[in-house]
Amino acid sequence: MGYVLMTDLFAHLRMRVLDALHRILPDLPDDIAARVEVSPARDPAHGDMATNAAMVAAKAARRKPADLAAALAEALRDGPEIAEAAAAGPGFVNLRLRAHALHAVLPAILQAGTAYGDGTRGGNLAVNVEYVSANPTGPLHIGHCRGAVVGDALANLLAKTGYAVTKEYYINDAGAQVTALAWAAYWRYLQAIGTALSEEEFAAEVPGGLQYRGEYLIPVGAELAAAHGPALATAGGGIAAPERWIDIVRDHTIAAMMRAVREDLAALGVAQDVFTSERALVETGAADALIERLRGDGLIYEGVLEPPKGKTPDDWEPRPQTLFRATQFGDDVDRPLRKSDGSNTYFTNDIAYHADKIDRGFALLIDVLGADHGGYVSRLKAAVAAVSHGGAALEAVLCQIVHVMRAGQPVRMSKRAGSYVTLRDLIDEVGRDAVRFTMLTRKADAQMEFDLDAVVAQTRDNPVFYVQYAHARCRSVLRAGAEMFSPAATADAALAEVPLDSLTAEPELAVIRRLASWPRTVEAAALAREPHRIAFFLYDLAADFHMLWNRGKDDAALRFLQAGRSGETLARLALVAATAVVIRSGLAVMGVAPVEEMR
RNA sequence: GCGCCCUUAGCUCAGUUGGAUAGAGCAACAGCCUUCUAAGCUGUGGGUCGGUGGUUCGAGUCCACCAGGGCGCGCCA
Repeated sequence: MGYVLMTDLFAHLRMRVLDALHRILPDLPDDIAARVEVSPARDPAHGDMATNAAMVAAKAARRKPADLAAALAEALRDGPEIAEAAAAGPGFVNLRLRAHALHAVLPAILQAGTAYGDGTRGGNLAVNVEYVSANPTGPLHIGHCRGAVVGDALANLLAKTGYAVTKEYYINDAGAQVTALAWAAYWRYLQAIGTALSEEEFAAEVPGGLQYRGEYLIPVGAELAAAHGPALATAGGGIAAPERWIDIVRDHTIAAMMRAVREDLAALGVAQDVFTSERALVETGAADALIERLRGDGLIYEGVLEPPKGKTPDDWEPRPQTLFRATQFGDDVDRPLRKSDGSNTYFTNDIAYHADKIDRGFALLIDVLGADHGGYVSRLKAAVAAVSHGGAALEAVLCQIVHVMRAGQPVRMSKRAGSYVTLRDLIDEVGRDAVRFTMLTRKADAQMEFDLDAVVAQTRDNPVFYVQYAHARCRSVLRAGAEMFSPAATADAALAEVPLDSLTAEPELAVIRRLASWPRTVEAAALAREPHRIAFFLYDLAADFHMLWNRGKDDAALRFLQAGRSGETLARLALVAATAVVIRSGLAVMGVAPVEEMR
């Protein structure tokens, strides 16, 4: 067929605009040209697209925006894709495209499949996206869920934009918390072998108290009992001699918790490529080596910090500490690297971890964190700058808290009360796809209400349903089309070859324009690190499609399938098939499975 | 006290990185099923974009200050 396929219609027209602009202004500086955009027309009455080129170039050209716009419109008129170009408003040039240029979007989509929208903007840059990274001290809960979904979708999005992405999980398996976990597991072990102690009697013996009382450790205790019998409680062991059993119990428990974490993540459809252990960084000496490396660079000193102004902790006392010169890299204060017992702070090991990522060749590190870690970001950026000598960048994506609601009432999330919403509970209740989609219906740094009733509602105000319904309708039409013709004649590859001249109705063109803007949406979302934009795009596309569908309710001649008019029908099927492809493509970024039919 | 994030229609939220008359859904009202799925669609009303200044051709978007909300602030992770 005679369609010139292009992977991004907007990028293509931007080239046309720049060509025309350079003919008018041969000396246009590159930095001005870089600001030229071709974007969808806000109002269809303006045409298909608009460019700001005249306005951004006006100053450098010493010409009035409106005059330059008129000249640019003249230069663009009657181009191969452009039917009409007109100056408008303060200096926009509105473009109306020839029908074949818009139509060409469909075969491009049908040939590329879900690769349509893939970009090269990332330039194959090695990016590490770290997310979830929960302590292995219990099952994942809903607080981890948002980070898991946002991180996973962001990684998919960056990969689609041409970055070489590694998905990573940092296991916080060092420090006091996993020791407390080991004590808690030891209690379950004592129960499994039949202890005479009560829980409170045991808790009184635990340094720092018995912290993790959830039932999820009961199986771990049973496993330890099966593997070791009473040996961990006798033979010189027991509560008074934790050094005899603590390593065994801790290792076993962490392994069990991480197994559970991976299962929970798998249930959510998340599977990181790399899991890095904090303990391993400590035990292999990587963390100590890192400190020496920074000391060699003169970035570590022994000093005393000022107490925070206005809010001095009760137990504050000046104390010499091992400090990292974070202030040299833009942080507010230098940061301690050693606790008073001589062990590393969390930050120290985290520097070593980020140094490890840099050493593995990543130029861009993205950490998806809870918003309560917001105050931690500046020191981490300082550390990355110091360790990489400015060669690597760290970005943080902060996820705000999720309030779980049921029937308009908040669901409490307290570990102690036992009404703790685990990730698994959430998935079991509303389904993995609804969880993932819904988590992406808000900007990550905005608080979100997750209404358990709303996300399973089958109405327009539930985007999960609304988008899935649009896809199901596409598939329904295509199944009916395959009956009318044949599966081969209605396959995407065959539909990519059909003439499309009959697609002239405004609602049809609206869908095509939306499909044409998919690549730029992907790129913009990736550059902004905002995967939620994909969800909003799909919602808009679904709305365009439902509108088109309903036209057939008013006028039977406007339905997709027209007996006896195979040319028109095939053209419409191409539009439907392309819509389905882009919905699938967007859902794939979000990690959501498309449905073939609604039940 | 300091730092970061947030404030857009009655409610929940978008706003294409500074573009034209600020948009959706819900709620309210009025319409559309002999049908490729009405689980949908169409229309109407609803706004000093928290406030005040500033930057420029142009500000919801950038800057300064103020008000309100959230998070954080040495040896937790």
